[in-house]
Amino acid sequence: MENIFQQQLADSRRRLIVDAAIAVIAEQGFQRTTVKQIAQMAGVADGTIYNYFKNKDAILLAIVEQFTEAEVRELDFNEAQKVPYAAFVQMYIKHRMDEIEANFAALKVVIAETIVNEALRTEVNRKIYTPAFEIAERYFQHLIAQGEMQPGDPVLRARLFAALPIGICVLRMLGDEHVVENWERYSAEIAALLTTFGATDDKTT
Amino acid sequence: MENIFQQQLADSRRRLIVDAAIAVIAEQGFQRTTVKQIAQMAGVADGTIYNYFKNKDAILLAIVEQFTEAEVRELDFNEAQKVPYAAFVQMYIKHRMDEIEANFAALKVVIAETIVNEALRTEVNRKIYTPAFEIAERYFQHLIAQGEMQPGDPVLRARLFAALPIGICVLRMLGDEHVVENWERYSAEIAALLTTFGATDDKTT
Amino acid sequence: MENIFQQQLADSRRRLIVDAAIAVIAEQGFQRTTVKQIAQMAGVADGTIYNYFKNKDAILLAIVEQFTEAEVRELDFNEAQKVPYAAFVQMYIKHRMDEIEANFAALKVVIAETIVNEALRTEVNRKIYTPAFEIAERYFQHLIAQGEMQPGDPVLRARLFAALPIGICVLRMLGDEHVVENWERYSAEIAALLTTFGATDDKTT
Amino acid sequence: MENIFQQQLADSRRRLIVDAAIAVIAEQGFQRTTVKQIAQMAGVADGTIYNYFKNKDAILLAIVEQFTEAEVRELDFNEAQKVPYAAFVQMYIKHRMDEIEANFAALKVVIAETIVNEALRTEVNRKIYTPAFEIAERYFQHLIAQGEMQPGDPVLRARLFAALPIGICVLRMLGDEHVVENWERYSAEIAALLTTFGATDDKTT
DNA sequence: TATGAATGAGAATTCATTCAT
DNA sequence: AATGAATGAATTCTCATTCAT
Repeated sequence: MENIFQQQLADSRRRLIVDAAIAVIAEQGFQRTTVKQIAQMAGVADGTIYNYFKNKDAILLAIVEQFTEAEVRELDFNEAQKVPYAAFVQMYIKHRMDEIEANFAALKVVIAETIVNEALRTEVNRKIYTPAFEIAERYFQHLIAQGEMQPGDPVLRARLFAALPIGICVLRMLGDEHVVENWERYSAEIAALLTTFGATDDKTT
Repeated sequence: MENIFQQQLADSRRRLIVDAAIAVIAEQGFQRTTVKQIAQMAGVADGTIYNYFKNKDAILLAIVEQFTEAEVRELDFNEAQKVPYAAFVQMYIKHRMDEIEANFAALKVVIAETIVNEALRTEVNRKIYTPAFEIAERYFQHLIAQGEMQPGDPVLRARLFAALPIGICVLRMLGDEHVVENWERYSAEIAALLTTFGATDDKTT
Repeated sequence: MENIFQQQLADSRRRLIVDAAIAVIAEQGFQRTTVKQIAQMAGVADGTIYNYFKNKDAILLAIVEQFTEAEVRELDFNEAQKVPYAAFVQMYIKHRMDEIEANFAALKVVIAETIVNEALRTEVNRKIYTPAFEIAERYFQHLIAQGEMQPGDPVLRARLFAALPIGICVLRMLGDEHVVENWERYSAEIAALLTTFGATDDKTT
Repeated sequence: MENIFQQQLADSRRRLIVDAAIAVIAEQGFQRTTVKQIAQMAGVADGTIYNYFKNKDAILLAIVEQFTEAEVRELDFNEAQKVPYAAFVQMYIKHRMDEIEANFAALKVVIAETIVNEALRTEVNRKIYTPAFEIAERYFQHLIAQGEMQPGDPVLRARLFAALPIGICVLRMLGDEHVVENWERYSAEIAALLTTFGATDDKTT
């Protein structure tokens, strides 16, 4: 009984530290952030961090982990196959852009670090990147087979599809004020563009 | 006479260090890279670095500076106004994607650091980002006025236009092998997509 | 309760480091002394120094600070006004010379550095030098008004008064063995000289 | 013939560097002063310094050397024995205070460094300090023998005699504005005080 | 478990000195 | 002889990690 309670307490404490870490690291990057800063933001002592994480790198991995869970929860292209392409894209993009906004700090941390951290890149590729694209590729293959999408390389198309929201995301990370202030509009425009993207022009008929 | 020679020597040495820095930093990020590593890669002593740069941060600024020059050289939308939209986009994207590939390491450094370095972000925004988008916005405005592009917000459209190549770039930075291995195809696909992007359907008529 | 204990521990540790610093710096000067040397003398690790002082300069300031406290404790010319001039000078000089001997290393550090360190000079002037002389000037003024001292500029006289013990001090700092070995005698001689210094010759009456 | 000319050129260059060094070092101390700063002040290249001095320490020694020459030139107590004590002291102190003012920067350098530099202290003691005091002691002994000075330890008396001008000097080095601005008055007061100092009261007779 | 002082390895930077020109 | 770029040893300072309380 007490074990469970203790476990929950520990989990919430761990979560507290990870969230604090995301907040600080998003501002200044992982390397520039000290364990002391994370501890202060989390309201615990420096040493306490090490009761929950083996070392500083483990915090970064935990951020990715936490991010991955949220990410994976979203990846339900199976559901997609029951809905028409256009409708699904609309819904999906809206959903993802909302998610991105909600977890923007974490995404910032993950992207910035993944670019320059070989070990993390491997990890992220294995856990998020590759599986996500595999699902997308299969979905596009399905669409092409169904004649809902023009013939073409689904691998390449999945990347081009992802590139647009990712690009806008990065512009936001780079500090583009127009993107920050008009996130909803960008979300809608991206959805619109990706709806027509590769779609067969059955609509005109 | 000798002064000029000396100046050239110093310039080339400086360039040597910056290029060495780009190579190392692209691999592991700015903070993780030590001045010693840069010096070794450049084949000079640690102290020599400080004959050319005030401190480590100044090396990062020099990388941005060098990158900016290449960048700005490319931004000639004035030329563009003499050519039809489709042709210009084809040509321009091809050119830019080639440039990106050629300076990929530098771009990696600049993007990764800009995301997490407030000071650098301000610098990059002032020197590259804002001017580049202003030119693009004016060009799109011109296109819309000419009826070559569908009416719409040129500010937003410029960002969406840029997002696609940036997104592909970032996918490459994240280690996507398909993007790495098929850069040419992506370049072509992006050009094709952006050609239709926002274009008025005069062609059908 | 524990806080107080911790505070005392921290204070004594800080004091330990300052005393170690005085010992080493008095031997070789501030600039020539490395933080590593101070740490070794204090029996702590290099990094520990920085838990108590922001940087190396802060150690120097702390030395001055500690010295100032001792200094200021001594400056009680108010007491003086109740005692005849001769008696007070005798007592005061004796006292000061003892103090100087006890804190000779610290005095050495403060004087040597103050001469060549503009920032420290300002600090020392503000905290020790000016207030000390103001008190002395007022005391001399009082003596002159009382007819216990010959008329004259109290500002100038205060400096001449101070110059003698300071001069002997400096001779000792310069390594004069006779001064080192006969400190007590010098103390007595100075007291004798300063007793007659400026005194009205009421004694002959 | 040419050798002599070259020698003179070299000497004047050397002198130039020493004077430049005095100027910079007096401001910030020996350790804080870089060879580059001295070179700049002297208007020569860094490397040139090493054509005239073995290393940085040699510059300090040269400063002391140059100072010693001036010092020794002044020390002619032999002359003194022909003049009455009072007249000699008047003249001598006036002369020395003028000299001190003229070479104040050099004196500052020598004193500040001698306090904290063991090696230099030995050197200065051997070359300036000890010989100077020996002469003074002998002179005082002579005065006592002649009945011009009260009986007493000439060694101790020589130090007390020197302490007053040295003390005022140090006050000036510590930044005392009153001493700086009233140097002449201090010079006169010191002369007056030292005239009576230890003098036998034959005058009253 | 939580704490935070202590640690010391490692990083940035300085600068006396050398040496090719 | 003069120059000043190159060097790398030495120094200051930071910070991840440990551990006694």
